[in-house]
Amino acid sequence: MKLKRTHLLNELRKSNSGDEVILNGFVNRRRDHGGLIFIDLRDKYGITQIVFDPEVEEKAHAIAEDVRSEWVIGVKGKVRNRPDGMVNVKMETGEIEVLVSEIEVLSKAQTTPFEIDSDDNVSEELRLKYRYLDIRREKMKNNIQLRHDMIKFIRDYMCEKGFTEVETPILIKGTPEGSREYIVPSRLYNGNFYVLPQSPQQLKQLLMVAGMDKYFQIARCFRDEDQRGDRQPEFTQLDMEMSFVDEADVMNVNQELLMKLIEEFKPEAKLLFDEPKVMTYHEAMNKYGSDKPDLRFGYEIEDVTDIFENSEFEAFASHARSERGVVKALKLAGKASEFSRKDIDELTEVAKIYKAKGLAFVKMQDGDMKSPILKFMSNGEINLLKERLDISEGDLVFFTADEFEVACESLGQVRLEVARRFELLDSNEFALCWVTNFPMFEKGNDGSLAAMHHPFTSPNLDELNLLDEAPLMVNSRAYDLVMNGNEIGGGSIRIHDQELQAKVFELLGISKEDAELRFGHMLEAFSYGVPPHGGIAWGLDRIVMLFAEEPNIREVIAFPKDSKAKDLMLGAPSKVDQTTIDESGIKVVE
RNA sequence: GGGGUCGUAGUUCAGUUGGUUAGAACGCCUGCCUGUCACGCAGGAGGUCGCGAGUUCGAGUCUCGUCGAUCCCGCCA
Repeated sequence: MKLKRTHLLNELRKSNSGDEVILNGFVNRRRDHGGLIFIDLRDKYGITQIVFDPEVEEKAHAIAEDVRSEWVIGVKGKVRNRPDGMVNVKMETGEIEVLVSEIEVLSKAQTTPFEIDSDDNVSEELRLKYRYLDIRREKMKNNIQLRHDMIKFIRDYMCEKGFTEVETPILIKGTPEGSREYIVPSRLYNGNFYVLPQSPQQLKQLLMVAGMDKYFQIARCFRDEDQRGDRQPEFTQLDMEMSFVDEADVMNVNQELLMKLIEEFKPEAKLLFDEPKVMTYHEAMNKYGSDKPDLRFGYEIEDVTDIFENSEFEAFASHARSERGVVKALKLAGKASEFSRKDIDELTEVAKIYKAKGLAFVKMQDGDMKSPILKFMSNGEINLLKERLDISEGDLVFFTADEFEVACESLGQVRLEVARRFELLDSNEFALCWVTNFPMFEKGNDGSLAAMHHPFTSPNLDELNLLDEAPLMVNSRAYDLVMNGNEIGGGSIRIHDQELQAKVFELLGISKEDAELRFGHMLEAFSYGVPPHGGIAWGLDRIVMLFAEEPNIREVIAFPKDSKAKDLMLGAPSKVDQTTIDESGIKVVE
C-alpha cells in the first residue's frame, strides 16, 4: 500500500484548502462526465468527494475511468474549495473536494448482490448471507455504533457505581431446568458434556459468596429454543448481582441507569413519569392484561366477574363461578362508531390467538345498549354493568371470560391492538414501570409445580406460611423492569437461607439427591457463608433494538442467526469430519 | 409441534376475469458528455415466473404436493 491515509473521510474542511492529503476508502458512487470524474469516497466516518481532471493528471483520470462501485482505493491530491454554488450542504465535507494527482487501486470489487448506497429493503436472507456488505450500509453501521455507544455508557455507569466486571465461563455444567441448553461434547471425558450458559445465574451468585459484592457483566447467553423477533440462540445480557441488598437497592440502580440511557440516547424523549411506577404482577395482569404493561396510554381493564356470578348467561357465568375464572371488560369511551363489524371480527381474532374463546362486545348508541349478548342478560345485570363501567352514549365495551390469565391476556392484547389502530403509541414517549410480586410457582404441564422465575428466587418472606398449603398463592421477590410494554430486564432477591432453599427444591419436586447432583456446588458454597443478595439481567439486544427503533434484535447484532438458527454467512451449523466426531465420543445418528 | 403471509430479472416490485413476444425502477455493460453529488443522454444484456404434478385448447395467474423465506402461537426457569 503506497498511499496510506492522512485523513479520514469526514475530516476535511475549508481550513484544509491547499493541503496535500491522502485518502483511503470504498467507492460509494462514481459520476463520469467524460471529462471530469467525481467519486464519492466512503469510509466508516463519512464521505468525501474526489475529482479526477484529465487536464490535471491524465494517468489518474484514465485509471478512474475503470473504477467501479465498492472498489477500495487510495488517492493523493490537493484539497480545494468547491466552486461558488457547488457546495453540497447535505455533506459534512460538502465545502471541499480533493483534486486527485495519484490513485492506487487497493482492491477491485465485483458487483454487490444488493446496493450499498440505497435504503431499499433487501430480503433478510440476502443481507445475512452477505452481512459484511450489509454492515457497509448506513443503517446497520449506525446500529452497531449505537450498540457500542450504549454498552460503553452502561459500562461506565456500572463502574462508577462500584460494580466489578467479571467474565464467567462459557463452558459450564448443565442444570436441566428451564430452557433447552446447547451442549458441547468433552473430548477428554467421552460421554460427558459441557453446556453453554443460558445465563450466568449460578456463577454470579457464587461471586456473591466469593465476596465480590457488586458484579456485572456484558454476558453472552445461549438458549436452544425456537427463534422470535427478539430471540436469538445466542444473545447478550447486561447481568448484575449485588450483596446486602433488598429490592429497592437493585431497582434504584437499574431505573437510574435506564433513565440516564434514555436521557443520553433519546434526548428528544418525554418521560411520562418522574420515576417508574411499581405494580404487582396481579395488578398488571388485572388492569393491563400483561406482565409487561404498556403504560403510554390508558384503557384499563375492569373486572366485572361478580356481576355475572348468578347470570343466566352461561358463557360468562360458568367462568364467574369457577375458582380461577373471571370476566373482564375493556371500555373504549366514545369509540363505538369507529368499530365496524369487520373491525370487531379482527379484534376477536386477536383475542383468539391468545386463547380466548371469543370477544363479546356491547355498544351504546342512540341511547340504547346494543349487543348480541344482551338477550342472555337480565335487566339488573345490564344496569349494574352500565353503572360499574359508567357506560354512556357512544361507548364500546369488549369482554372476555375465562380463567384469569387467559381472560386478562387476551383482552390485554386487544387493548394493545386498539392502541396501535388509534396510533396511541408514540415512540418518543417513555413509560417505565416495575412489575413485582410474581407468583413463585406455576403449574407445569403435568400438574406439578414449576419455578416461574428460577429456583433460587426468594419467596416473599411474609408468605412463607403459605408454602405448604397453598404454594400457588405464594409470590416471589422477583421484579421486571418494563419500558413501553417491553421487558427490559428481570431479576430477584435470591434465597440465601439453606433451609428455605431446601424447602423450595422440595416443592419443585426436586429430591435431595437430585438437588445435590444438580445444585450441589451452590448448596455447598452457600454453606460457607452467603450474603443476602439479588440482581437482575437485561436483554441488551432488546434495549438497543428499542432505542434504534428496529423491529427485531437481528438489526442490532453484527452477525445474527436467521429465524431457523442458521448462520447464513458462515454456513453454520455444519458437518464436522469423522475424526472430530470420534474424538468427541459421540455417535451421529442420520 | 400448530397457524398466517410470501416466493416473477442482480435487487425491489407490478403483472387485470386464465390468452399471443412477462414489464417497471434501481443496479450491471457499451457509447457520448468538464461541475456532478440519486449526474444526464442514447443503446444493450439479463427470466426454467422456487420446484413437481394436475385442471385446461392455453397456467406467472386455478388446484394439490413439495421446498424455501417470514411473522405469530406453543416453547423461551
